[in-house]
Amino acid sequence: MFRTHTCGELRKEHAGQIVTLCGWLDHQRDQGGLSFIWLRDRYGITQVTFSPEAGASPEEAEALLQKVRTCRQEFVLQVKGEVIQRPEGGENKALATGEIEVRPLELVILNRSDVPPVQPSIPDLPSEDVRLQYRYLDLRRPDMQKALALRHRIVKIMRDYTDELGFLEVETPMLGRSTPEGARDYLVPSRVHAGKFYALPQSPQLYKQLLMIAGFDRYVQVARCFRDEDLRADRQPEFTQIDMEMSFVSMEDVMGMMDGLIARLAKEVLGIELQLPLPRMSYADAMERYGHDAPDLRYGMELIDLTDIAKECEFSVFRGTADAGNRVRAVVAKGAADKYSRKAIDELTSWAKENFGVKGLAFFKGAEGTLQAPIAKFFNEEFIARIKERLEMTDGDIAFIIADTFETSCRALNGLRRRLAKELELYDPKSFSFSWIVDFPMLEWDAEEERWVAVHHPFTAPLPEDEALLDTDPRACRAAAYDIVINGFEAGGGSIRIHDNALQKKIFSLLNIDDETAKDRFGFLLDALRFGAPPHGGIALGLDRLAMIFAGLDSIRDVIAFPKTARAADLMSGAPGLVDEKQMKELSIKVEKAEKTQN
RNA sequence: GGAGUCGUAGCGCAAUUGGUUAGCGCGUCGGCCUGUCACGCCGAAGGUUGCGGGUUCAAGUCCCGUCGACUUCGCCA
Repeated sequence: MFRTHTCGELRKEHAGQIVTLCGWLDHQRDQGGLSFIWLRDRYGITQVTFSPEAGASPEEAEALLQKVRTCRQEFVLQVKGEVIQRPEGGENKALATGEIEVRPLELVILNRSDVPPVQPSIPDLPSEDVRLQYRYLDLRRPDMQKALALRHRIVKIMRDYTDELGFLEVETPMLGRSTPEGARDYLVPSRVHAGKFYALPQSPQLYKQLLMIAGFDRYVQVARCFRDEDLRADRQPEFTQIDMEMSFVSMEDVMGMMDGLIARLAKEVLGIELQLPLPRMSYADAMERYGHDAPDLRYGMELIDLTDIAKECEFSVFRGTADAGNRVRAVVAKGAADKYSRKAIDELTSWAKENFGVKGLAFFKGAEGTLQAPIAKFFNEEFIARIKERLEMTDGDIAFIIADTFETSCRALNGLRRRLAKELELYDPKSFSFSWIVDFPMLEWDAEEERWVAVHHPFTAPLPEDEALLDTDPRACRAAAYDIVINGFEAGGGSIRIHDNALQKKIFSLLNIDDETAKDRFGFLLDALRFGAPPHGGIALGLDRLAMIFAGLDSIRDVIAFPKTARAADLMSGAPGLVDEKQMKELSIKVEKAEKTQN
């Protein structure tokens, strides 16, 4: 037997027992006549004390001491010894096992280690690329072990919950067919079919609908998904969704099921009791009040519309914007006027210009009972008073105003709102806010391609009461779709699907996907819809994002064991890599131009 | 595709406006230490400042290119 206990479980009740522990040497504190080591595994740390009392005799004690002195950081050790209570005053409260230590009888060096490039025993974080290059060492850090354990718990709770509700876990293929709607696909060349490609799934969307048609009624999968788009702190090229689909359900049923899961996760992982049902907000409201379809509701600072006032005022920038049918809106930071010097505002302005493409950033500071700003001279007293009242400003407040198209002002004000809230610490970073966003538009006009595109995906059903609008005013038609938003992140989303063949064809035609293309790409779905498709709908939760948010981390990489860089590379394995000429030949593939690489 | 920040010893960082031999902490190696808690003390080794070019009497520092990491806009049905 390699071990009797883990390095995290011994307490003073174990005193007197002979135990065997295995783990990594975290670090050693050599005192000369005695030496302490910390033995670490994923359960914790236990101190082993090499003193003249160790072993069965003074000679053995000396031999053990000499041996442990040859050990270095990250050696893999096996220690057999007696659990003893630490001497009075020698406890370490920071350690769960801090009341005891182990007096060794035997020490086995199970394996040696080179000097590690990063030290798991040091809390200072190595740089991102070093962490990724030596990921197995980075993963030894307790923080990473905690994060992956938390991720496991989320999945476990989800599996228990869905199992209780009668869901079946079904696996769907990784090798599928490319469906160019949406994100770019990762492609896999076929050897047997020269010149043809599989695509890795962006989501199991079509398969789960087919499972409903097949009668499986309630499906769940921990599904790996792939999207070949540029990455962010909360986006990886491969990521995991908790993917679900249900038959004979309305929106309410799906959202209610998910409410229950979220509540259980919040309770068991975060220790938070949630009020159900979770609050809901319409997409239109979210855009109007927060400028974003996944607003962070941990703080207020809602957007305030000034367009009607702008229309009447003499300031040409505001007035011109309003007259052109665009919007003048503001965010107000209460009591923050003195935190934004002229220089800070200039910096904020160029940041907004660079990031969101706004032409400018206007501001007012509340002072001496009025509003002060370089642009104040363009407004008479009456307008200043009206603006001040609308913005509910008092002395010491500062308002930032964006005059632009609705879309641009949404982007910029959302960005501004998030940045200000963070800078001004308007919320507790350990707090959580959960909400649903509903009533999404079904379609949006893609000006570049001059066609309608699905906001969600082309299999999303319209709200029943809006279906007629597809013929008269497609823009106004709302979808039976819903997103779950946590702390300003879209943590998941879903919809009721179209189960009627004729309606599905109609949507394809609205999306300017002709019969032939539809048949070629989605023919199997259209076929299946002719054979008794039940009403159905579902949802997918982004597991990585959920774990990141619950763990209070800023990057999705910190909850993924082996993540990729922003350029979708694996610094540890070197993926993606070149392949043999022979492999390429078998696949009938020729490369025109390969990327130059440093190594 | 665009923008920004960064790249200095194994790791984390410093180096004034361009100016002597590029420093500090951790780690490593050697020595000392019987109750440490990321122990402490003494000593030593360790650098082509990511790579290439340019400006200059002089470049870690300025300029151009390039590679890489991060953040972000576009993109992500």
